[in-house]
Amino acid sequence: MGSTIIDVAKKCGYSKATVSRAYAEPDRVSEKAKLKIYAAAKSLNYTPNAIARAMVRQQTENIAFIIHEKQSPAVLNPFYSPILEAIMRECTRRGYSVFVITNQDMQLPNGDLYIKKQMDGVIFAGEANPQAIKQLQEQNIPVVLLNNYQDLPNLLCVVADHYQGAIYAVNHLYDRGHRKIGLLAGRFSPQIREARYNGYFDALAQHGLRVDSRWIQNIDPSLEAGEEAMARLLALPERPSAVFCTNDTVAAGAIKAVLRAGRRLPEDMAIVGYDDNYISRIVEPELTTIRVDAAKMGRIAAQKLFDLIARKPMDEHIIQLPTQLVVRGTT
Amino acid sequence: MGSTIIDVAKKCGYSKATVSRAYAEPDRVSEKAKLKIYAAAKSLNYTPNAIARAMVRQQTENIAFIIHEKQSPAVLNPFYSPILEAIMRECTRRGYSVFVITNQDMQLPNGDLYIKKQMDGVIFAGEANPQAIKQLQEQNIPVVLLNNYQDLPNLLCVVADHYQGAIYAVNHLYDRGHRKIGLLAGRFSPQIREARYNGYFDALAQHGLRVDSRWIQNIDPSLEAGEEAMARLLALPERPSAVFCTNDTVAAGAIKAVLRAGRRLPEDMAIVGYDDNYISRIVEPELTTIRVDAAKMGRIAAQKLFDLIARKPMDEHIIQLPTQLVVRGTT
DNA sequence: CTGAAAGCGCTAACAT
DNA sequence: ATGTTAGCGCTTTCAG
Repeated sequence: MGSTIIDVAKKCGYSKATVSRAYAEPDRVSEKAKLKIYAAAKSLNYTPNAIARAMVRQQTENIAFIIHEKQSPAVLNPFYSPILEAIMRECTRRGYSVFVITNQDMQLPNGDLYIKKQMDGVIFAGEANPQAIKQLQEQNIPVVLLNNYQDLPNLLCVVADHYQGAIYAVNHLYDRGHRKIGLLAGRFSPQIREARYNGYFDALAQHGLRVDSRWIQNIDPSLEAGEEAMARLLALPERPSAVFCTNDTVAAGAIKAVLRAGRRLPEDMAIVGYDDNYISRIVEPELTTIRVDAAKMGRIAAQKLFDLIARKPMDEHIIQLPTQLVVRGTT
Repeated sequence: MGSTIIDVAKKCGYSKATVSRAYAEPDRVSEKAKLKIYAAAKSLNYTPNAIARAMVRQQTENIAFIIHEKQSPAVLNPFYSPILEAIMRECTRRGYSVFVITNQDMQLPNGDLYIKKQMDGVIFAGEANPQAIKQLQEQNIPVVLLNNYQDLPNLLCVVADHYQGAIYAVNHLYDRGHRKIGLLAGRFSPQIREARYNGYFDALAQHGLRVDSRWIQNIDPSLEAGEEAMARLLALPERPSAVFCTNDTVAAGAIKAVLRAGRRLPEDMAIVGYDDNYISRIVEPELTTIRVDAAKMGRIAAQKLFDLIARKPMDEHIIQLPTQLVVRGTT
């Protein structure tokens, strides 16, 4: 197959060690040697073998981005795309590569979890099996949990302030004069759902608004579910004048239902989404939504993971990013 | 750090070899031995080291999905998401994992391309540097090109019939009575752009329709560019009654422009998109578009790559998938 | 069914 | 600046 470091060494007259250094620590090798080595390598079509290197260095320069199956069918949905992108950028900068894995891609015939590939660190996106986290950590593989929180020792969580985000949403609707505010709540992980729920309830309470359970729908966080749910709301004898959707996809579905019912946005129905991913710009009118700085979440998760990989002490267990109201056309 | 196969062997009284077999070829080990081995492994928190395994087997069980930078900012844009997903599914099934890499993540200090990580095969998505392909192939690493075509020896390309797709689009518009048909052409790779261009021109010619260069806009394949281009078209003294957009994102932008101009879809302006990714369902009215079976493209690319990895002979150099018209609300 | 031993290709002391 | 050497953890003949 490919040639090895020995072939190159023979060809150029230097030793294995020097050839190795020419790639790993170019500064420690004379210009003359490097020239000869690179030339020999080129003629032999040699390329350092990352596996062998990882073997001896006990370090792969790979990390894994593990995303939960439930996010399917869009493994990389609009929310996680920019996150992955930011993570990849951080990794590339450090010479790392990233595995994208589905949480179930880690099984062993005997039923155990299997850390199938060797990686220096792991980022779990959204849902994460505590078992898996524990196993990883027992192997001394640092773990960062992104957009989710679990109170586990040695686990760093990077989240957004979804409670506050929900409050912003409701407050904004209130400021616009709405007093009947519904909720289209996607079935996310408990923490996220709860935070947004609580924000919604607390904000209503704060304004002395009543909670009408018929205006609250727990649905799949999908376009179709959002559309159906809004259709149901529209059919109610007494319907809300505004709805807070717990993600942009659901909001897009809701918009469709409103438009299809021949009603106007925001006059007949105001809508606030959540995430501010690119769906919010696709819809017309554009979506008022709560921005979560996904790129920043990804970047921080990656940076913190690298700190952990470098065995820096963990100074905090949870990093919470602020959210922000973005007003556009649906309110 | 983690314990090794030797630790397990010592603990359970069997040899390294048997422990190894208990994981790699369970059938060749007695039940009794397996029980003891797994128990010992569990107590020692042992997990096979994939790197060491890859080293001796000369096989990593990894493939790389390489996507061109230009696709940024959305590394995983709506078109490639389902493709990656399908690829991951095929890989998981075979115990493979996938690296997601950006085409520039493969450099060496000396400027050469560097096959940074060891992988058994590579799928290039969209644009691909022929240099890189050649280097990979010289290392005996099979390559599949997805959604692009290059006439290189030993290169398998999986593409969709974009020429025909463009023809479907124009024909459909013609059937709907349109005689003034514009084109919003995204700047994709030459092959793809050309195919869709040619389809558009040939279809027009076939119907004896005239080509008005002012109705043809070459733009970035982005939402904003689509919107601006449509706005320009709308401002023309003599404007087209329908427009073919070479992807759904551009079409979504075009829709926004039409709606914002207070015009109706499809009465005042008909629009056909391209790809049929999930954007086409988000917009309202939903987008008439040309479906490319992205999941199938991904699946086939992966399957063929595995054939190549298994050193099966390559029976064809190009696999072309059909496209299909999907009629929805914008025409 | 199990064991002994020889590497896979590279890096990292330790020398020179 | 360069060379020597001892493994990294595992699989795989080859024996038994």
